[in-house]
Amino acid sequence: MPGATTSFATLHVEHSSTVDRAAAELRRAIFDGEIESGTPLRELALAESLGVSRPTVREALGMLVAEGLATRQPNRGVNVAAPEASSVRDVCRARFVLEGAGVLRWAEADQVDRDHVRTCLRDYTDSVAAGASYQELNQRHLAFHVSLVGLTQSARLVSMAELLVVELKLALAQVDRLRRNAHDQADSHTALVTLMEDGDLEGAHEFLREHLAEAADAILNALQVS
Amino acid sequence: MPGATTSFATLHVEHSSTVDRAAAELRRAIFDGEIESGTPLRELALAESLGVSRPTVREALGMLVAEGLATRQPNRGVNVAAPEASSVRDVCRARFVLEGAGVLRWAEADQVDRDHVRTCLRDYTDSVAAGASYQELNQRHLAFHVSLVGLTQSARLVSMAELLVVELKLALAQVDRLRRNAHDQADSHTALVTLMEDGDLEGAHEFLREHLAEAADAILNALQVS
DNA sequence: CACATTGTTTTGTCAGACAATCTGACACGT
DNA sequence: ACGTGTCAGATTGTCTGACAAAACAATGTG
Repeated sequence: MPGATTSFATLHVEHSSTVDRAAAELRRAIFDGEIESGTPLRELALAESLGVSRPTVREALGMLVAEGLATRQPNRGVNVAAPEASSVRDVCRARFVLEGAGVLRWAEADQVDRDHVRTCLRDYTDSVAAGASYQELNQRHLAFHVSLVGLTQSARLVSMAELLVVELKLALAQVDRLRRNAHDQADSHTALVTLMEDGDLEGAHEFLREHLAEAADAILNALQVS
Repeated sequence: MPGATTSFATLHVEHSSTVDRAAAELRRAIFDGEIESGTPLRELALAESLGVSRPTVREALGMLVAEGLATRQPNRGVNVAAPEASSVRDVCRARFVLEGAGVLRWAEADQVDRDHVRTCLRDYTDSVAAGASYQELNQRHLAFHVSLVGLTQSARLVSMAELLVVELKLALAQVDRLRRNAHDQADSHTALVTLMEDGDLEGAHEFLREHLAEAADAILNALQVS
């Protein structure tokens, strides 16, 4: 019922606490490469830099650790997580399970979720065509992959996929030379969706397996070089 | 090289901080039903009861929220999470994806992981036969399901499965009348492993789907009654 | 009865302090 | 030379106390 004064479901303000903003600032600095992986995050130093108190920094660091962006060693402090080869492989294996489950459920999925996949693909290819920034390309690229998980219609699987993607973004922040692969991947993604649209879900599933394996290898190679 | 003085890889002491102990105590109280779901967890009251300071309680509450055992509303505090019908269904859908992926990979899985599944099954059936306590049965039952995810050889998928299981334990803590189903489920689990041992992975996969659907329905019915 | 105002409770954040622990360097005894 | 004990410095873990901001309950006023 448009025009009714009762439903403002689309409106909401960000209830940003100081902790949230501090955590967001740290995330940004990490993804933008301002902080190298492995550097220690001292509470006192961060409190001074961010202009907040130490407990606030502490809580923000706890959030980063929970997200896997940093690691905490008891009594030794928090360091920016260093992407290892084993964890990259593990993330890609996990992604294949989650995204693969979505691909296989394409037919039974909700119309809204299928449309979301198409929208994400279009956003991504548009960004590629427009020659968008490195960050925006990564953002859209990974958003597409998460939208595949949305086909399972399980909110928890989607949030798990987002956690995995955060870890990947950390690894990608180290190897921005991967940007050149962006266009190839756009074609690859389009092919994946085409397979699903044609009803060849098994084929799409296998295609996804190879796509993720290639992505993992590309990241690993780039990591080794650096 | 046994006897060598260089490798003590198997040894390590628990590094328990006050926050961890406080969080563990809260978890125990929730799972034991000492705190009903929905009750508010006031920081000051908990600090007095636990004999620790408010920041410590605050951090412990943050951990519970991150695990999904409690929910935080900004400026309104933390409440013990209330299991809803939709989240139970969502958890079971997600579990099917994770555990199903493990089942389908039975053949390619590591020998160690397959043995772990067998061990967990035996532990569970033994506990059932011994008429163990309600808590222990739940523990072993869910440990078996997590061991299925271990077949994927992805540490991240396993920790995700453990997160899901925590949520289920919360729901089960509300409906201990489900205990009567324990024995049926022991048979059912044995049948599942037998299917996998015989190489009928597709059959095991389908069997798991029905098993999880039944479990979800059982929990939902019990929740509705209470 | 609708509405604005006030008071109370609880959280969010801060400041300062102390104990426990890790790190690294140095002296000591064998 | 090797291992061990000890110490200072740095950093985290935890506590105490306090205040501002927000939400809730109750009150007063038209």
